[in-house]
Amino acid sequence: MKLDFVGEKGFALYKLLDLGDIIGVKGYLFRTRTNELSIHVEEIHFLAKDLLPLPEKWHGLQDVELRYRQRYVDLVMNEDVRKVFVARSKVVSAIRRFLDSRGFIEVETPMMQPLAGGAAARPFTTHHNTLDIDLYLRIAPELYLKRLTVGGLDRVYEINRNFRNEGISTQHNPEFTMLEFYQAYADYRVLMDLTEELLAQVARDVNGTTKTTFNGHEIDFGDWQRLSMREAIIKYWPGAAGAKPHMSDFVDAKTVGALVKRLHDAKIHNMPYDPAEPAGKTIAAMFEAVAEEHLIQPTILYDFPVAISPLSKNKPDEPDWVERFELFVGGLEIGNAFSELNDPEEQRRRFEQQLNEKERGDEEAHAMDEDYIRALSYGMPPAGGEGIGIDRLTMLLTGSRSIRDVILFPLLRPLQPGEIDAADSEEEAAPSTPNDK
RNA sequence: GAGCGCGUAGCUCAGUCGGUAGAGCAACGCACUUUUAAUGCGUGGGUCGCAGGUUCGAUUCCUGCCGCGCUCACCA
Repeated sequence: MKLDFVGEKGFALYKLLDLGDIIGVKGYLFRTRTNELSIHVEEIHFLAKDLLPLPEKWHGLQDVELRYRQRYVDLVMNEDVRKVFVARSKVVSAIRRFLDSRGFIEVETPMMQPLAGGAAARPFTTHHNTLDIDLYLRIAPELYLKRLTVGGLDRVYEINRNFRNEGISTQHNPEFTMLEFYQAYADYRVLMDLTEELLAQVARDVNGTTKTTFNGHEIDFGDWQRLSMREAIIKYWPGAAGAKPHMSDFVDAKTVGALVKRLHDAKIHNMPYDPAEPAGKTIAAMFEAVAEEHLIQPTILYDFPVAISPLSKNKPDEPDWVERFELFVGGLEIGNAFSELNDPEEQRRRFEQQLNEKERGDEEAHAMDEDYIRALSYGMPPAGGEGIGIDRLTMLLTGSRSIRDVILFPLLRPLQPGEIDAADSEEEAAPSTPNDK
């Protein structure tokens, strides 16, 4: 920047610039004595003014609340944050590339649904005025995507938002992004192989390697273990609770109850237990209490109890169990898949069981969906379906410990805008009602 | 929803065993025409999250509230 080249006016402008202003320059590139790439400016144009002071350059913006509330400032100041969101974009494009190359087509199904189905979660409710009906923001696209396989769209996927009216944590945001895909004439074994390939490829596309570091652990998306839920309970059974269970301990409520008693007696896990609930529910809770935290390296956890899987196909040789698996990486649950139940009669019985659970007080039990049963009655091909949480996958691939670090605008409680201003003006405008309620 | 922690200048942070606050950077002004976070000199900037209580006096102690974080609960 030299007076001789930009003229009086340009130099005067230059002197008025502040940190954060946006300018355009014309000139040529050169290297300074210290070999720093620079621009020899011959013309300078003023493009935009930064009126609010930016945080200091050296420390950047570190206040987490401000980083989430004013993400634009976070992005300006912190290059690492920009890299995370670039990586997130690569995650999504890599998934699309992978699925597109295998003949899947991307579709869009309703976000507002008259019944919130396809998962077990409390929905958000909204209202359409003209039709005068309540609608739910979807908790999953599942039942609509499977209707498409009835219609002959054999390989479909959707990457979009789900909404669940539940708690917020480092692993939960009320709106989050899910990949769901369905492949006709495949079962959960096929999906296990496909999943391993998909996630290894995504990791390579994003980071150039299948390895990533998360929460102090090196994780290799190219190296998976497969464990059944019962095997996992056995493998991680705590020594304080006595000898490891056998497969025969999982057959009915009586033997499962005995296992729970051993855990409770050992006082090392406070797992919830309701003797009236189906044994399958208890077994799933036992898995969570005993084994889930140990699943750091990529794990396919397969074969789930039918009691917690209303949409999955039974195992042919074990009717109380279904062909279903979940993905655990870094201690996070990042995916859920199963051979889809395509028998309308069995599906009706499953919904009826869910209604019983609802009667027992389970708010998240699945609702009866008559149109879905009708769709199955037209013949749904056997299919495998899977959902993968994009936010959590991105957390793993970017080493982000909080889901808020991979969502551009995570949900925070809004500040009352102008709270102070309003208080001031109220005092001036209406000072006479101190005890008014 | 529960427990714990945090909230001081635009940012990053000190500090006050209770006597209304400081630094660095940023901003502004002047000088310098150059450095790769940080040139020099000077100046301005804070109802110490909000509201009560105790006290002669509260940013500091106590209570409540608000916001955020962590853990737990909840979360197929």
